Parts: sequence; structure tokens; C-alpha cells
Amino acid sequence: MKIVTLRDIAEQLNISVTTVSKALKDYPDVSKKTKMQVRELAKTLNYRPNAFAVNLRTKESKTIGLIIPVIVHHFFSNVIKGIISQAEKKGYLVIILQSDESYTLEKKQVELLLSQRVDGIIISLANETAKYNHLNDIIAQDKPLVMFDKIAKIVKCSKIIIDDRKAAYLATQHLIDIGCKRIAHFRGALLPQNSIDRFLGYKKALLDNNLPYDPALVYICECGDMSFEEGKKNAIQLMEDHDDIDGIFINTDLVAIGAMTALQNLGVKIPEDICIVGFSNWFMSSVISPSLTTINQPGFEMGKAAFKQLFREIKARKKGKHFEPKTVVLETELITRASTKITV
Amino acid sequence: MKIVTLRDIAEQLNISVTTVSKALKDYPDVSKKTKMQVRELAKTLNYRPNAFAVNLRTKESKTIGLIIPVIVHHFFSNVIKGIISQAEKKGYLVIILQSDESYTLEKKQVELLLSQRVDGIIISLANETAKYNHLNDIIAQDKPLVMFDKIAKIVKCSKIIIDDRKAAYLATQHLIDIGCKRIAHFRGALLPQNSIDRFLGYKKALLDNNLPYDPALVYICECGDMSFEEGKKNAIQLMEDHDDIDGIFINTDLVAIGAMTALQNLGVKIPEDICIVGFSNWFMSSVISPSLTTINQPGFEMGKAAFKQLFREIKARKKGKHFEPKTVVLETELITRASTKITV
DNA sequence: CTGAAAGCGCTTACAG
DNA sequence: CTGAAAGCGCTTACAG
Repeated sequence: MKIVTLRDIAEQLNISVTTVSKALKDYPDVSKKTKMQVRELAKTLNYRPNAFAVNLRTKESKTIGLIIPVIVHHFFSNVIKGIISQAEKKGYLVIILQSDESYTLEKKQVELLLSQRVDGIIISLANETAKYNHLNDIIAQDKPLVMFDKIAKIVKCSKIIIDDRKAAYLATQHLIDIGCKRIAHFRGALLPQNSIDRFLGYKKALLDNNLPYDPALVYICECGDMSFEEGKKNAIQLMEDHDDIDGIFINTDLVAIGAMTALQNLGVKIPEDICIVGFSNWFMSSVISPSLTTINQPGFEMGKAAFKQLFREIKARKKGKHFEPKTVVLETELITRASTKITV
Repeated sequence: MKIVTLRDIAEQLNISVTTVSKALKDYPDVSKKTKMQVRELAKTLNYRPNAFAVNLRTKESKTIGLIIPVIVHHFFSNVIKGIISQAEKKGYLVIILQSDESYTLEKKQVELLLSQRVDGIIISLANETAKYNHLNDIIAQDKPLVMFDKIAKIVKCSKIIIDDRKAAYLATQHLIDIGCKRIAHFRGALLPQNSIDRFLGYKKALLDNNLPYDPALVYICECGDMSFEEGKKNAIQLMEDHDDIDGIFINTDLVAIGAMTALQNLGVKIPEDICIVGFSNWFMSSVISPSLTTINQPGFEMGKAAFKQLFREIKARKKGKHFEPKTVVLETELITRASTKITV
């Protein structure tokens, strides 16, 4: 089946390509009759505008790029869903890339998306990322950029985040409120802003409650593909190092679930011996036993907000308007479940 | 920052655009010296070929489309990861769309991808899809198409699947082997081939073992966004209808987990009173309690295989070769866990 | 109301 | 070894 072009339609109707183009785009300066004829034939021939040519002419592709550290991850796959659902409403397509927490890959992928001439980029940074030239390249090209969740504060672009520090404070305060005196923390990797903030929230809650902050109680998880295993390993190590722990605040649910599994294998009772709070509210957390107290992190909403912001910036650019970067902070909430429910 | 074109480079070096283009593509008929100069300047100016122009000329975009029923789903997100990882190796980008199990949306999305002129399409069908004109459109355009998991047998394209009937047979046989006599089945929606095949495998296992097949023991789940809730509802209904059940084979893990939750709330002991086998091996299934016996469905591998197949077909088309559709069947295995472990 | 013409930024067959 | 020219399929400012 030959692919139909404007020219084919024009020749069959004995009119010009210009008129065909205008008729299909409903320009006011084309007669009703011609419009009818053109549209009918276009439909019959199953005409589809060649996106390559349209893109070249209009300098936009109605396509955006999304770079994400991991796809198989309850939070991130919800973000993807949010972005795609919103993009579709505005007629945009989404190219998705996975950085695998690697800076090198992330950089290459930004390069790829720029060559591809996407209309904008949404990104959540890899753990490794500590240099931001690749992001500044995007901005230097005056291409809209929105970061979410794992952001870099010093990059001048819009950001969709939650208040990680506050949420972590809340989580830790909850442990304190139910009577925990010696609370450990499994933090995320060293670089990401959100794992720093969650750590700081934990620390501040301790100090505000006159509990000593002990760096030896802070363990690190990279939170990549091995989250679950890392949680197990850390929990076992923690039990060896400090058997007087009565609460743990853990950076991510999947790590928390790994920790719970290991603790239960060791005969530790949750919540009786140790109370646990996770972070992110993976679906899984509501069905394991005991169910996990956690912070709800609204992935779908963050995805929607990220695309909406990007779309605003794309529109502003088209009109040649300047756009001041904006940071949107979404609400979180503590969800208390069995892993912290101690019947006093 | 102005965007750099071949022409900018040509003008600065006082040579033709043709030569610049050839130099960058390492044509043999350009002098070493010119090549050096061109490449250096291209690098300095941060030249990036305009993909829109390249696509228009070469009639390919190095981009493929992927339509998937749901993204937030352990199996499907693994497939996405498999496809993207493989695509990246070959320099292809992936546009992802979610059909939400809707035929109308799926059709529209195929249309979108065709307008976008992607080089090929990978799809897993929506539950609702019973007509295949949109798929035949793809084939009629001689555009490579690969289906996976939720396929339509009569569409003439390559397919990546598992042997659902055999896997379901195995799952049911396992229940019989451990002593179950009256086994219910929570099947998927009516249309998808894989839920039909799983049902048929269940039925055949019963009959081969001289157990009566009772249609009243077969319940339906749409397996969309509400899988977990559907599992709960079905389990409660099942207990009302038939309190003599001693085993259930369930179409998807998430439904199975919903069912287990409801059963446990009703005081039913798993596996002592009722044994349960799921399907797909979601990560979650290994950490709930009791852990769930299930069929491992290799999502990541299916994704990789799907892209590989698509890539072969894209290459064949470029060379003008005919490509006979191929069906690849990947291996599955039964993973026995606590939900079927009865100590006799 | 219609259409000729220019141009988006490349690639490549062809001439010299 | 270099470059003029044609062309991919559109869009749109401009002329009539």
C-alpha cells in the first residue's frame, strides 16, 4: 500500500498542494466545496500527515522525553502513568528511558533526547549524578526541563517534589510518639537530595524530642535493583551491631519489606520488639504481614503535575515568553498500619 | 543559544554543505584534512543533526511504539524494561502508550503511532479488543508489528508468548497432586487469548485426573486496575456459594493476593483449608504471608524477545526482504511456595 | 478563493 | 576530492 501524500490528493483533484493543505487544516480562505472534496478523498485514501515533514516545518514534534532511574518500581511506574495520561490529553507522546541510576547513561540519554529534538524533558536523577552539565545543556538550548522527586537544587528549572524532610520528620515523630527510644535509620544513597532530606528530617525529629542522634544507627542503601536484598542485609547487620533498637525509619518501602523479612526470620517481633516505618506507600506494603506504616508519596499526581508544568513552559516558549522556574510541593501523609501498632 | 546546522559549519569553513555532511558521516571521498576540520568545528559548536530532517530524508525515525494495557503492573513494567534495554542497544527509542484495557483507546493509539511514522510497533492487547482492523492497518502499511502476551491468533504477525494452557495445566495439576479435590478457578476477562488458554489448561487438568469440571466454580476477573479488589470480592462470593472448595487456581497474582486477604479475614486457613496458586510471579508474591505458589512469567525476557523480533523485521524490510511471521514461546515454571505447602 | 514559491535541514546521485 | 542540485512532505507568507 503506497503511502499517501498531499500531492497525491492534489493531483487526483487537480488542485494545488497548498489548497489541499489548507483545506485539511480548515483555513478560512478555502471554499466549502473544496474542503469537502479534499476531506472526503483524504479519508478514502486513508491520508495521514507525514510527521517527519510536519516536525521539520513546525520545529516541534509533540513528543517529550522522560528519564527515570528504574521502571519496575511502584512509585516510578505510577509517575510514568501520570505523565503519559496527561500528555495524551494534550496530544503529546512520551519517549521513556531508564538511567539505571547511572550518571553516564543519564548523560547519554539527555544527548539522545536533544538530538531527537523532543519538545521538552522530564527527569528524575540517577543516584550517581553529581554533575549537572548535561542538564544545563538542556536549559542552554532553551528547551523546557522539569525535574521530579530526585532533583538537583542548583539546577535552574521547575521541580515537582514532596517535602521529604517534613515527611521524614513526621515518620520519625510517629515512632517516638508510640514510645520508641532508640531509632535507627536506613537511608538512601549519599547524593540524592531526597535521601539527604529524609535523613535530616529523621535527625531533627530525634533532637527536637531530646533523643540522642547516633550516627552509628544510620545505614545506607543504594535503593537500586537490589533494594529488597539491601534491606535484609542491613537489618541483619543492625541486629548484630545494636540489639537495643526499638524502631527503624526506612528510606523506601521495598527496603523496609526486606528488613522486615530478615527480622522476622531472626525471630524479631514487629511491632512488639521493633516498630518500622517505610516511605512511599507501595501497594505491597498494605498486603504484607504485618502491614507497613509508611509515608504516602503521590506518584501519579507527581507525574501529572510534572507534565502540566512542562506543558506550560512549552506553550510559553512558543509565544516567546520568559518562564520563571517554579517548584511545586505536593502533599504527603503518614499512613499508620500494623508495623507500628503497639497495643499498650 | 542558536541551534547549529550543517550550513553554519559549511559557511564558517567556506566549504559546501555536501562536504560537511559527508565528512561527518565519514564518507571515503572526503580528504582527511577536511574531515578533521569539520569534526572539530562540529564539536566546538556542539552540532547535533536535526532528527526531523534526517527522518524525513531517510524515512525512518529509529523510534518504535509500544502499547500496553497497564503500566503499574509487575509483569508489564518488566516487559517495558526489557524492551527499552534492548532497544537502547540498537539505538532505538521507545514511545509508550497505555490502552487502559480499552479498545477505543488502543485503536486511537495505533493511529497516533502510524501518524508518527514509528519504525515498528509492539503491542499487548486490551481486554476489550475483539476487532483487529487497527492491527491489520499496521500490517497493510508493511510496518513491522509484534504482539506479546495478550495476542490475537488470527492476526498475521510475529508473537512472543508463553504456553498459557500448559502452564495453567501444571498449576492445576500441582493442586491435584497435593490432594485438592474441588478446585475453583478465577479466570481473566472473556476475550483475551491468554485467559481462555489458562482456563482451558485448568479444565483439561481436572478432566485428565478424573475430577469433575464444574462451571459454577469458575469466576471472572477483569484484571484491570481493580484486580486486588476483584480477588477479594470473588473470594467472598466463592465462600458463600461453595464452602467445600479446597483449592483455587487464580489467573493473576494480584487477584490471588486479594483473594488470600479476603479468605484470611474470613478465618480461612491457607494452605490448610484452601490451597492457592497464582500466575505471573509478581515480586510481592514472595513476601506476603503465606507466600504464594505461582507460575513464573518471564516479563523482562519477553520484552527483550519482542524487541529483537521487531528489529529483525525492521532490518528485513529495509533490505526489501519478505519476513515470515514467527511465534516465539518462552518457558515458564511452577514456583511452589507456602500457599500450597501442606505438611501431611 | 486559489496557487506558485520558498524553505525547514538534511542526504545522496551525479558531474566535474 | 569537492560541490551544485534535487528532493523528502509539509506549511505559510504572498500575489493575484
